[in-house]
Amino acid sequence: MAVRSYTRVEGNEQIVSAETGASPEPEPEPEPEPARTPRRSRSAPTIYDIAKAADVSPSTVSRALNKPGRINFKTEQRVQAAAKELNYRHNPMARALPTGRMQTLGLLIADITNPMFFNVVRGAQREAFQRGYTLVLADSQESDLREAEAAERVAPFVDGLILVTTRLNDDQIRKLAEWKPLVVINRKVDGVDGVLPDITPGVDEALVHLSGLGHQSLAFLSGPANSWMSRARRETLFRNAPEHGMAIVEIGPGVPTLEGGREVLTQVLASGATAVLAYNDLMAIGLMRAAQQHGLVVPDRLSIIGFDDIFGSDFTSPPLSTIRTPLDRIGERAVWRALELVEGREGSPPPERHELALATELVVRGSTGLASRVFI
Amino acid sequence: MAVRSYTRVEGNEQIVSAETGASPEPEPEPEPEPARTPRRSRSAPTIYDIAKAADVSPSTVSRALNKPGRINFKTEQRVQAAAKELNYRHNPMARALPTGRMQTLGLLIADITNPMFFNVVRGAQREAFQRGYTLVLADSQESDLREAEAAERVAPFVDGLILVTTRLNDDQIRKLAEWKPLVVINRKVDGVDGVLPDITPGVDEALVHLSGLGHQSLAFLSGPANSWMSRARRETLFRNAPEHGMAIVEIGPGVPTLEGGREVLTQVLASGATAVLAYNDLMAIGLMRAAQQHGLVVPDRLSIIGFDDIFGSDFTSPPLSTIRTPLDRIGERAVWRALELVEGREGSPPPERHELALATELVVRGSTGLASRVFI
DNA sequence: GGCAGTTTGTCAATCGGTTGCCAAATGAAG
DNA sequence: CTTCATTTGGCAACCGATTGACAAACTGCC
Repeated sequence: MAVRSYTRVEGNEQIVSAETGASPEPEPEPEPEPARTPRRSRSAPTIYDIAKAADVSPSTVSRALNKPGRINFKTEQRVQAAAKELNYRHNPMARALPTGRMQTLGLLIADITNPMFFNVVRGAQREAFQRGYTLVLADSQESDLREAEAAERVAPFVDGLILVTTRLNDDQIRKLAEWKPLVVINRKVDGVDGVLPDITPGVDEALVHLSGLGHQSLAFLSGPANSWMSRARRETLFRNAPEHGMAIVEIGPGVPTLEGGREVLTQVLASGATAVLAYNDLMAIGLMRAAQQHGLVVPDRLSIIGFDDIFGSDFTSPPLSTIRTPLDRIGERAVWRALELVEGREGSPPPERHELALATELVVRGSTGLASRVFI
Repeated sequence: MAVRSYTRVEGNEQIVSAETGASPEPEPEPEPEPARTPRRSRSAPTIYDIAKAADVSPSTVSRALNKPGRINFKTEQRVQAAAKELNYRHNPMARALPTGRMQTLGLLIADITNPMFFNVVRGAQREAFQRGYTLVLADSQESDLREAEAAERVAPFVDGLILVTTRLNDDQIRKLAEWKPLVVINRKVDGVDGVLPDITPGVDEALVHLSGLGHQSLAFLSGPANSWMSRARRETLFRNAPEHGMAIVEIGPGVPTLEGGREVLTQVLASGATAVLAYNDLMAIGLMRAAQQHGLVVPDRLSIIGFDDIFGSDFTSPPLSTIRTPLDRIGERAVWRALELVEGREGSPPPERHELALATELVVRGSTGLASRVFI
């Protein structure tokens, strides 16, 4: 086999490719190598380095590395050995330029410090990593403006986007979706893929549980007015409560924080309800603590149920009963779907889909008990 | 001004540049534009598109956009107008190829679901975004192997790395550090930049607080044996306890989780200590709950202090007294330092530095009280 | 008006891979 | 020993930006 030598066009050098059948040509063996600084010594090896080492052309290296079977098995082996030898890893930017694919996914979150998101992130991260993708994270600090900016900033880096409990409006979301493959979590937007929990089972279990304890009137603490999830939870509750013989009132909308729960204590008491279902765990905990500060015993005087089963919801005293949302599985499925979209982009567009298979379930702890008859 | 037309080399076309002073050349005005598919219609505009729109060359566009002052003001304006018009945003991959800089920072975390990290991430994210950088997040799920893999995967994407409570050993860390600018959080490694809290103030306040309540013997629940932070906390405590007239014993090493705290209850009781300082809040909470399950009243029988002031540490009953670590400021400073390294890479290497200015403080809540004399 | 000095903007090479197209090499069949 | 089909691997044109070198245009001054 004729020896070819490939050299990067660097300085005065040129790509030299010895004519295969031509006269052997003396080839100035020693090649004085004019004491030029050994550039790229620290820099990562490229396919050109491998090409030189394995005595093939750069394109062959490229194919050996990611088109298994395209080239001769022996050559492939040789190239891969050289790559390993040089400790080669491919340069994502260089690869992304011609292909347009970065092997990354962007995750936009309303508020990193809200524990609701931890498990979503964890699930997403696990699935993404396993599929060879890397997550890029951005939180929008509860602001739609900042979320829009974050989306702008992150989108060019990533092959797809996942919006967790986004503050954007439907139109903004659709606009993003036609730019990049996009999946929304905890929200339903026409024309856009979504992953959301099926809240019915959990809500039904909660209703059964409460009516079994003798409760007949329930208050729902709603979350932010513009929260799709809050509306969904309220509607399911209102639809299903009657068949369990449960009267129900809505209190809110309120801020979905500890403070938001604390604030509505008076209204809850005034409503005469013996049980409360809060939009999320934070509100439930806030309400519970406010009640206790007023000397009311939970659950004797008031039963409280939260939503999500966030970290810390079992730290309280009594520990909080709550409807658990399978957040990590939601994150996982969202990544799954996003990659389906990303990898199927050039083929026929996969149909829009909304996952609803992720059932919620009631976790009974200490904040629910027999309905009090003392009062009203 | 002579009209120039720049066209991407696409299909049969070539870059055409009309000789400025040459004969006007009829220039086939209508340019039939052979019904070719309007390629790159959906694709993002490039500087070539802007160049065409503003009637300049691509390189002029590049300079107009990020070398203010390099070219004529009027031209600069025209180019920027065109860029805005076309809704241009630069392609990070294309830019990264020649410059090697991605405007991203990688954050490696031992466990996303550990609330200790939330605030670090939040602080880091805020600072990075403000400086025009994007965060890439990876968690290593508590495994040094996975962390090494995550580092490998993330490093090519980013300009710098931040390791939060890493599980890697010093040599691995140093190896990473000579590859990319690197900052470690909550650990001191020779030759590598670090950001860590100054634990002395918080520990001293805790000692003052406890001895003020009459405590004379304290137990320290240590964390993982290989945790630098656990050692640091223990040493500070052991060094400073005597001057407050406090006897001190170490219990552990233990797992830094709720379960880890629960497990050592027997040992704590056996030690005869009236107060406990735990490696972190999770252990403190675990211990407190175990104690309560055994019918022991906190703080009457046992005073407990945690470390970090994580989310949820005030949910417990009684709420946990704890030494607060300024986690968000730590994240912020880490990014700050990482960018200092990144942006100063080509200049003189900035000296290694360890930030220690971030003081901890004691947060007194309900889990500490007068020392019990009932026992021992 | 002529000439040196400064602006301004263009050319072309480059970053590190990917891939369509083609030619050489190989193998099989006649 | 041809001839034809099939591998195999190289060439070169991209992807979208950046930047050193340089030429044209413009300035000011005598």
